[in-house]
Amino acid sequence: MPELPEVETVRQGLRPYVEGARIDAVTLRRPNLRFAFPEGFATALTGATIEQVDRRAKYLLFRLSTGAIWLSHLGMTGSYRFEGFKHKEPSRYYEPGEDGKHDHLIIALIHPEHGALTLIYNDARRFGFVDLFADEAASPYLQGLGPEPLGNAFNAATLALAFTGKKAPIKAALLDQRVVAGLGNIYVSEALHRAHLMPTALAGTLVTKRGAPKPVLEDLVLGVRTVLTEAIEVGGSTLRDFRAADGQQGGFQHRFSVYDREGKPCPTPLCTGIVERIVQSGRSSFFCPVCQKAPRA
DNA sequence: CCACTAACCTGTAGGC
DNA sequence: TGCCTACAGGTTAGTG
Repeated sequence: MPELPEVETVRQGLRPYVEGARIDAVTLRRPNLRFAFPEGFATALTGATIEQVDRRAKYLLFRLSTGAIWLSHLGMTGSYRFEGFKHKEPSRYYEPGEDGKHDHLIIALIHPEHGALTLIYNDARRFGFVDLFADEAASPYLQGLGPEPLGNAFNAATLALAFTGKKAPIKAALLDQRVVAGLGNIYVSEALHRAHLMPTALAGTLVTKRGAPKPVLEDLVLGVRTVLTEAIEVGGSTLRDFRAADGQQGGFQHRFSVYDREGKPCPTPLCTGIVERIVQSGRSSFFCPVCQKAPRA
């Protein structure tokens, strides 16, 4: 489900209720998500106060008063929600019923202003996972990640460096979290459309023989930044089940130019193209064959 | 090191 | 209605 804009939307929804809250109890309702819960995970969280919720790429980072960092990745279908706002007594925290079979992690919180409430992690496919670290440098998941696409380190020069000599299609290169961290299948298709670049163009063809960025790389950087920024502004994209922690659906799905729009007209002004769908490395790519081009090598 | 595929797991949409 | 297939927002392990 979640690419960078969705994870950022989740973070913003969590912050008011989670930051400053003390973790009163933790229940793991199964031994694993994608991976086993780390040894002592529940014990380490219990009693700690969540001081801050940050995001790096598609990871949520809960900074605890103990100094430890609780890391959470939502996979394809992971989501957080709150229950039990009305309950004052910790003993009356939410317990999943029949329809809560994918509620895997239950976290009872006491917030100084909001009182007792329950944070629930739900994940039907269980591609998500959590981990616990002493500090960011100690997390293998955060090693080797490329720059944040909305940060200064993501620019035509750093992209050129990553693309030089690369034979992979630009679609695959942008999905590679070592190149840029946070893009997924939706926003790569959308950014390439904005930059008028074919997803099949080879990454190496966007760089000159001398290793300098071709002008189209500037368009690509701008396309990535603007599509992510606009998506965050409207709360991400809700395809089937994505919700922010407060239950709100995203709105960016109404603004897709090409993603999931096979057979529909290209929205580029004056363009007469019809959106096509192809499969690259096992995943759908959507593009306009008229206004998106592949540069010559 | 690079590039590609299969695998992980469940739910849903569409065709018949 | 039911059955079957294809596909879904991500990452990792394995192969060549």
